[in-house]
Amino acid sequence: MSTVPTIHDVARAAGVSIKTVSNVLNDNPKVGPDTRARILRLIDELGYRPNLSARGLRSGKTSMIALAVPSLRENYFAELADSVIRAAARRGLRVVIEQTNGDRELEIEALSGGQLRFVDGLLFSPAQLGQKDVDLLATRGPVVLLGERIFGGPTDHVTMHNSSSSCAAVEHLLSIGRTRIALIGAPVETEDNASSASLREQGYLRALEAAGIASDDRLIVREGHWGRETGAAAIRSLRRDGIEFDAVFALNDTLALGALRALGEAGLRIPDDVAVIGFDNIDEGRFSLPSLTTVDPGRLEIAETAVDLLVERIQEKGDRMPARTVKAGFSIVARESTGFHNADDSD
Amino acid sequence: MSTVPTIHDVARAAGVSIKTVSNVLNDNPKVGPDTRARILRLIDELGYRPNLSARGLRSGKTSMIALAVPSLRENYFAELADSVIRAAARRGLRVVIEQTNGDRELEIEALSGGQLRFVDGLLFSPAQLGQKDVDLLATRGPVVLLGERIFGGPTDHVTMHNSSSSCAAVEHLLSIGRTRIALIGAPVETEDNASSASLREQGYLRALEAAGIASDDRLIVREGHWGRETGAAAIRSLRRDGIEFDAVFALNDTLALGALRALGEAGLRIPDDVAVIGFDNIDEGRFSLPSLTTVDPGRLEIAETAVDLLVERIQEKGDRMPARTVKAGFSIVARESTGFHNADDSD
DNA sequence: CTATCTAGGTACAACGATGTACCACGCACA
DNA sequence: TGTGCGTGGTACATCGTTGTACCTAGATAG
Repeated sequence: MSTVPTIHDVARAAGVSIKTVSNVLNDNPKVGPDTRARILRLIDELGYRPNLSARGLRSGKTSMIALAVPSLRENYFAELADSVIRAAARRGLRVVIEQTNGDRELEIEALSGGQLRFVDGLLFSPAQLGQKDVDLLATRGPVVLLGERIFGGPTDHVTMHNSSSSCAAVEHLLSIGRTRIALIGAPVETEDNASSASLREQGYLRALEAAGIASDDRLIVREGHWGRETGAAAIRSLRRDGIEFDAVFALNDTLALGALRALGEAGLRIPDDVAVIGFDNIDEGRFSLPSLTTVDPGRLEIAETAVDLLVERIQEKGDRMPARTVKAGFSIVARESTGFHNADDSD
Repeated sequence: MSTVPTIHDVARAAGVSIKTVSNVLNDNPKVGPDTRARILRLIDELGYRPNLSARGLRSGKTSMIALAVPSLRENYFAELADSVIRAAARRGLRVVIEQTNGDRELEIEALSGGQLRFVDGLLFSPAQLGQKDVDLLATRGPVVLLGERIFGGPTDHVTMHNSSSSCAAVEHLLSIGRTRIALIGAPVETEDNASSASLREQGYLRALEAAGIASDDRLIVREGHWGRETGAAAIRSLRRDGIEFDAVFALNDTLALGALRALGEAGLRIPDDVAVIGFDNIDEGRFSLPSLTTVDPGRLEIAETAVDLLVERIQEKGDRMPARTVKAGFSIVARESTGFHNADDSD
């Protein structure tokens, strides 16, 4: 349990100044090859590692970024966090996770609070803040916004093709002959019309219209929380009301999995009686019974892009380039819940 | 985008020395009430926040801990991370997540590498390191070990009642009249006999023995990876070999969910034909079809305890107390897969 | 009236790294 | 032989805090 070696210890051992050691650490060319080799060897022998607090203090950079998401218990966010951590690790960054728990105050705190004081940047995925809170994004540090709740803000923004991928999802159902397509998880009246829910609903309506099918409000179940319970409840409510349907488009996979459960309980066969498609492509859908057809919104690409944009902002000198918006590519992953089997499902 | 205020700015505005401001920040009593109030007001007005790098450099503490787990894509670890982040937040700590991806080198790196240089402590849940790597735990910084792969190490250790809770799981199956109980996810021959898998198998065997039922090796499926695929494959293999069974004890929930899927595919009714119990109590099991009976190993308690122990170690002065081991309490959560309904399932 | 104490401060060093400025040396060249 | 320049370094200030030591004015005690 001896004391931790500092750059001074290395310098003393090597008989050079601390600055020379620092130059070695930072690949500064002003060091002769033999001096460099000797110092590297000593660093290794002594087990020296630079103190990141000191480095952070001096350089103003901590090599850490924060990721603020509602909760890791939501699979989508756990998987997003996984992707972000990997993407960050490849760039030498570590990730602090901040859970906002769907709490507006915590989201505001994540933006304005301590976080940005000790990380180099923030990836922020709001669940409560909406379009009218756009000004809160004008923070002191670099922020990249994720998701669909706020558009046109002052920060870079990585989002997905909510509307067109939803349209494609519905087209997928139409292509297998379904016409009475229930929509579950649709936005409630009060919601922003640029929310994920609204955009996805617009895609749904567009696909129906393009196919010449009149939309039926009774098929649209509007509910707030995108959880499994909601998905199950939506199916039960449709059946209780005697609404006929031969397919379900759930606005996320968790809803879809809840729907699968309720459909199964009701003795309906999937996809024979009801086909189901979800949205997000979470791992769980690969192994549900039946496996879940879904929209892959490009989570990997979202994570990579978001970290890239953030890194650019962190490195940015004086002249700020304008805010950018990137939409990840999407695809439909066809599985059993719409009658497909053994889709090649490598990640 | 003006420059970030420092303690000097606050001091200047208040007409006091920086130390006085520092004293206010640290609740040092040597400040008069009116001076304190004035400084607090100015801190608020200027939007001053202490620079954590500087504080970390000076105090040697960063108020951050690391959590090293295999992957957030495994639900158990995502939920554990959620609990740890909450527990840490309550104690004013932030959590950096390190994914080791089941990679031995990354696990070693997490222990010996940079992490412990810039966090105050590490919660470490190994998936590759085993009993013979116990010496690697003797790191420079505070570490709390999670899980069952290593015992008797130099660090505090939070674990679960693997063996007795498994025994209870099997007793649960026995209590509903099952006697041909398949065990899936059992350890392979080469494994440590203190791994989770081995301990849980021991519980299984003990319960059978206590009930006077001879164990049958053919009912024990030994497989390495605890994934859904493995669970499904185990069921298929049992059926292919014509082994009769009326219950399944899966050594984790993910295996159990895979098993549910394969049982469903095979047209077997759950729990009528086969009852299933898992282990971990992940969220997903509440909403599977049927919902999954499982062992709750006390994840919340594990997270709270682990953070508590770590905090104690971080605060510890010279005299180190000996390593402690804490086992969390467990319970059986009975759900549909063993014939129970609507268990009270609040978290 | 002087000595002592306490509350409420102040000044300065230190934490461990990096940036700036500068220096010594050897070599090439006019 | 003096000048210029590149190479490989050094010394010192600095980042924003907190700890240590010290100071001062007023109250209190003798």
